[in-house]
Amino acid sequence: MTGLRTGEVAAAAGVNLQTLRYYERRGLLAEPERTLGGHRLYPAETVTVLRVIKVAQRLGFTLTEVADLLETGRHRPGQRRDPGLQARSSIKLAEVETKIADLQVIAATLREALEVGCSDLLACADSPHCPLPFADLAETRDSAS
Amino acid sequence: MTGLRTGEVAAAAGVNLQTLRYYERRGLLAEPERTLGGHRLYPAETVTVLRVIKVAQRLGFTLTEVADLLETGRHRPGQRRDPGLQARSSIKLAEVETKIADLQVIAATLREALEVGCSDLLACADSPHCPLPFADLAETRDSAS
DNA sequence: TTGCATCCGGTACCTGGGTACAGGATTACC
DNA sequence: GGTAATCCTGTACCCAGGTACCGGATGCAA
Repeated sequence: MTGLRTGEVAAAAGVNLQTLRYYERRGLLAEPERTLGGHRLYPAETVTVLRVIKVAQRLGFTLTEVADLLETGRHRPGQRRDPGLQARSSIKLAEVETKIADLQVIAATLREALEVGCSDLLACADSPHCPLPFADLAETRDSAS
Repeated sequence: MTGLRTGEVAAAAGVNLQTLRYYERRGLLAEPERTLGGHRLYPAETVTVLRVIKVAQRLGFTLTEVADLLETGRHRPGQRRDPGLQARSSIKLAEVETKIADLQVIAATLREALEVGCSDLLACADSPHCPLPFADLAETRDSAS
């Protein structure tokens, strides 16, 4: 009556129930009340919180960042403009844009390799016609996740 | 004399030497000859192979896929057109393109959130002005790595 | 009150791509 | 032939984001 059980929350949010406990450990979900016997009883908002987490993940935030964001939101509720979410979002946006640019280079390279008809990596490595950037390896920033 | 030592290969390819052994375990590098004492002696091409691996990784192939690709190349050397690399490359290209599209949606969403000035995830979840796609969660394909 | 569904905590395992460390053995150079 | 540098194997650990399994305890309904 006083709340939702783990299974209900998990089903409502489309999440495994182990994940609930995992998020609790990670500090993304507050520790809920318990029945006398120790079973968790979640308030209905928990489902919303889970949705929020999933959205934030889709936007590229890690769970640690999401935990931070939620924590900040909880401590300074709303009005005083807190640069937390905005600042992090614009950093995230820059990261995403970088990743897009990297992937576009990769896509272009793959397209070229297909056009030229590369069919053997090792053979290509010795061929001057091969578009694969074997030379560019001296300095590789990591990318292309 | 008859080959390169692990340290030399690692340095030449810009790779940790544990990585060489790791790649050997994963089947990306053939087992090299050994000295009488058991030290590995690599042929010079190994450095090329390592470069190839790194390029392929940059293009989005997993190590398992790279191992496959190298294996295929070794077994059917060149001329008979083997669809292996081409087929996999076009699959990869499609994947990369999907990922770019996803990231573009994400970037657009972040931009919108910044414009509107979302500053609190939990508050936004209840606001109708919020551009964050809390509703779209029923069916989320995984994406956004 | 019995029986089954659900939940509990703890721990181990998974994927992917490595890296680190321990304790010996070997090589290279002088 | 001594000594330092390198190399050997095996094992454990790292990151993130979970998932799976276990044995035991609770919750709820008939």
